[in-house]
Amino acid sequence: MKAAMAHEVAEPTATERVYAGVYAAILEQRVVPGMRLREDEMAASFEVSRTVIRQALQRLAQDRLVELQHNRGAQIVVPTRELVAQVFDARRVIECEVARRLGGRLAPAQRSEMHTLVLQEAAATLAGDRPLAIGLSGRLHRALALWSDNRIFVRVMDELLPTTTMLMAMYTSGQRPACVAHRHIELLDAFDRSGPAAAAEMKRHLNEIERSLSPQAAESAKALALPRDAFAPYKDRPPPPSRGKAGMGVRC
Amino acid sequence: MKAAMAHEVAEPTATERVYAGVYAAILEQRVVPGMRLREDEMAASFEVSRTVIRQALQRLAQDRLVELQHNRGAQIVVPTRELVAQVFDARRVIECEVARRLGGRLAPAQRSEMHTLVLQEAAATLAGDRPLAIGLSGRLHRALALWSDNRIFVRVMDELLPTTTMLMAMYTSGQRPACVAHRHIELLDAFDRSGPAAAAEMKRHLNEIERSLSPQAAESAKALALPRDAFAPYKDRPPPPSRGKAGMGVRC
DNA sequence: TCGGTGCATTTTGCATACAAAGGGTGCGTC
DNA sequence: GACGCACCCTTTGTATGCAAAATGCACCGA
Repeated sequence: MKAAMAHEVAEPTATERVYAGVYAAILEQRVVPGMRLREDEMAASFEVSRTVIRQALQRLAQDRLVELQHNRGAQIVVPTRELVAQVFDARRVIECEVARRLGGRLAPAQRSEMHTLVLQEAAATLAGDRPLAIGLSGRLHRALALWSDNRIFVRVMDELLPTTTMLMAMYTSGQRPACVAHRHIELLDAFDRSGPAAAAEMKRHLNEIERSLSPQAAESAKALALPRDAFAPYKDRPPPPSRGKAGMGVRC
Repeated sequence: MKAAMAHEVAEPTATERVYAGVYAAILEQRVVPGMRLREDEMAASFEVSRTVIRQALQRLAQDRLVELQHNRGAQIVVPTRELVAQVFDARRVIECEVARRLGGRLAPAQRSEMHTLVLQEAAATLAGDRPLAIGLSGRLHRALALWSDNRIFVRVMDELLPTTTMLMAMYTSGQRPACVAHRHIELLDAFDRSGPAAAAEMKRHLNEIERSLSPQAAESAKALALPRDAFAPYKDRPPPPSRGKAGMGVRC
């Protein structure tokens, strides 16, 4: 009964720590697309057995953050503009439908939760915490899927959001901040109106995010080796270095 | 270079055999929704280690064919009308969009492959091989997603089809055959016309399948024990008993 | 210099083991 | 007869080991 509300706060399993570590490394650009992830190196870095590494890689591959090539190991997914196009295409199909169903029908509690998330995201953006802002943005879109009363949509979003998050982190390498928070406010407004209005605004919103990504920032190095310190924070440095996480001077 | 075309024909891994074995057991109704799957029992049945069983259960849970409850093991998913509704709702959203994009635009090769699949499915239905017919039907729908040129749609279909397959097997327990093959021919016609026509026909088609499922056949036993011979074919009986697979007198 | 061969590295699949956690059951008590 | 507690069973998370397969590379010969 202690797991009733704890959910995540308890002690994460080693597998989760590795997953989160790699995820964070991607978001914070400590690893590069195409970089190879060797099992024993990671096992050494995280100080766990290869069993754990393999499970984590499996989950990462499931979320399409790394790619598993048979007998050739894992490497960070190298995003293509094609991937961006397809992900956002699919998200438009799903999320516009969700918006159409939800627009003008939000329960007060839902509306206020949406509002809270938008505010938190805006705050995170102002504070310059890009990973947090991106994460909150994802939670908002996921919450909408949840309220659509079709768990399949939630599943699809759960699959698409990690990739989207990765794309946003990779394609806007420090230069362009995540200036989409205030657009979420417009989204909130549209959801107060009607289904079609919400759908239209959702489409515009997704288009905007997509446009903010792809153009430049072509594929990086193809098969880089893993820098010795990519996951080092988990081995020898107690306080992880804030390499590019905060302090990027993000201001919208 | 031998793996170029082999793909699946080689020697399947033990994990795959277990996955396929459970999948087949579900399709052939040798296991009942809600039935518990205990690791060591399965390990004994399949004559593999629990490692393999766990991996297979993981994959089955990923495909939502079994449900993993923490510290309480795995059990066959017990389908609800709610699940049916949500799966087909989502499929309508996705597949109607796919149809809209593809209608009137099929390449000749695609059209002919579609035609072949429809014919094969009809043949399987006439032959009374329900599992095969259901599988071919799934392949058709998957092919359409593939041709939509968005791999995300394929991923979603890959997630939804196992569940759909399970539902079709479970909810039509012997009484009602899969009389939807000829409807696929109508689908083929619609795809020759236009996007909207294909989308409309797809919607009608999915509605038809959905309607053919849910009503009766409520949830079965809640937590049945695993019959000692559920997976026995893989242990002591060389030819698996054709219990309900063929010979159901399926004729449309 | 080019092409082929063989070795070393790495991953993969599988087995086994074991401590910890949690649920379920049965027993004892009231 | 009902309630509560303790024990047992199962699962879970993790580590370790090992053989087989495949890759990639280096070396060698033409």
